[in-house]
Amino acid sequence: MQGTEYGDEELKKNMANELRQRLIEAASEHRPLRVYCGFDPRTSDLHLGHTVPMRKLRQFQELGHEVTFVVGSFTSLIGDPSDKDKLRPRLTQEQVEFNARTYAEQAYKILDRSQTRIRFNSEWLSELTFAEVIELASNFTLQQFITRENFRKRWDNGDPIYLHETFYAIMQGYDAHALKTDVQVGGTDQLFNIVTAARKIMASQGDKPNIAIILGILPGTDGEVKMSKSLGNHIPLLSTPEDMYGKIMSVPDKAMGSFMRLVTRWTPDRIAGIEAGLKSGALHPRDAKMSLAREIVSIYHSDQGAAQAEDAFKKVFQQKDIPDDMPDFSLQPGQTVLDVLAAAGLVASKSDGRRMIEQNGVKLDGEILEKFDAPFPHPGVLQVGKRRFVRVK
RNA sequence: GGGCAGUUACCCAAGUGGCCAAAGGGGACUGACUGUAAAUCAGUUGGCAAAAGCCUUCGGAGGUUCGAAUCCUUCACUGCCCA
Repeated sequence: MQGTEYGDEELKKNMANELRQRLIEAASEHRPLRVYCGFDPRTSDLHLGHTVPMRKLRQFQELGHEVTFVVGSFTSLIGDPSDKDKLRPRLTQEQVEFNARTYAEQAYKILDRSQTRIRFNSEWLSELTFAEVIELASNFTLQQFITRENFRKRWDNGDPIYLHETFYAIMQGYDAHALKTDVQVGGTDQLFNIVTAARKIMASQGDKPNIAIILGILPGTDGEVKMSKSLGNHIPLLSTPEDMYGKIMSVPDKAMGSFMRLVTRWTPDRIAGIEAGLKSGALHPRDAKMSLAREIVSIYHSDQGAAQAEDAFKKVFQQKDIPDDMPDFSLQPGQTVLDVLAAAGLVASKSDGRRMIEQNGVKLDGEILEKFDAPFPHPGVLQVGKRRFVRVK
């Protein structure tokens, strides 16, 4: 149960016991456990945070259990209200399917393709009648929702809570019922949906309630809050080995524990060893983080890619050398330094470029450029900040 | 349906006629230092411009005023209280 976080010892103990029980039952029935996790196909750009439940699913696969990857297509068609300020447009059926496909494609970096079943929850949710929905809803009280932390907070803040938001828990519960699952995996933000809603709905439908595997939430590169694309603190799965390696190196030391536990293949013993080493001073935090970065990049690229990323990192940041690969830019006659910065996409705007120059952040072949309106001196390697490079020809 | 409060930049949030491109915090970026893109410290953070300055932005649309994020009208959305 590495990386799990129930926030309550009793609950954790109960879930562990139930899981043990269920394994015995399933074995006697000669069937694997049915394990599932739902994913929101709103975005198709997966990041490390998404992989946390996937890794857990993978473990179940390796133990021979049956894993279902549920695409929350129905949810997306309705429009998730949690970011209500954005008024997200509803996705079309085609978009959902496209996203789901690219999503699954990335998910197969972790999951075993041949052992993964993909289901869309609109299959069963769109079939429900209003009467059935009311019946399902009658299992819950308003108080249960209002005491739930995220609703509680919004309630206390005077933020809006839309009625249909309460239905997400019910829908998720119905997914578990429709699939007759034994185990449901999710992050701590899903605690209520899984432990309260899904189990209750399953029981009301005469199913055996599924067992919750609740995983910790992976923080972003800021080390503080949940990794999310909209917060800009995410590490995309499709980023290059070098970029991924560097982003992991920028994670604050204090968040290393979460990363080790949630997104590596390391055993609890190994992690305990590293943490002990850090504590005693025997292990340098930088070295620990480098092996962490190398491990994670290996998972999503290859051992070789990770080694190369590490070399590039050492070269650029430790020896302050330049990377081997960088984009090219063809110098046009008459361009000033500022023109080149903007045209090569090294800065967001010309104002931004001026700022970079004022802050001594722009170098050509290692020489600081001080005049933004001067003609571009000569071809060479143009660098902005520590990590943006372009070869000007 | 009625009364009251609110909508500010990437996010949170101050600002109630000119000193407001708009405090503060977070995030992001740059620099110094380092152990690394950690920590710490300093700076930057709408666009155009060499600069003076100009332009766009404080929910939308109008209006008052020499001058509006600030006042008025109206529309939209949200919360609270009452029904």
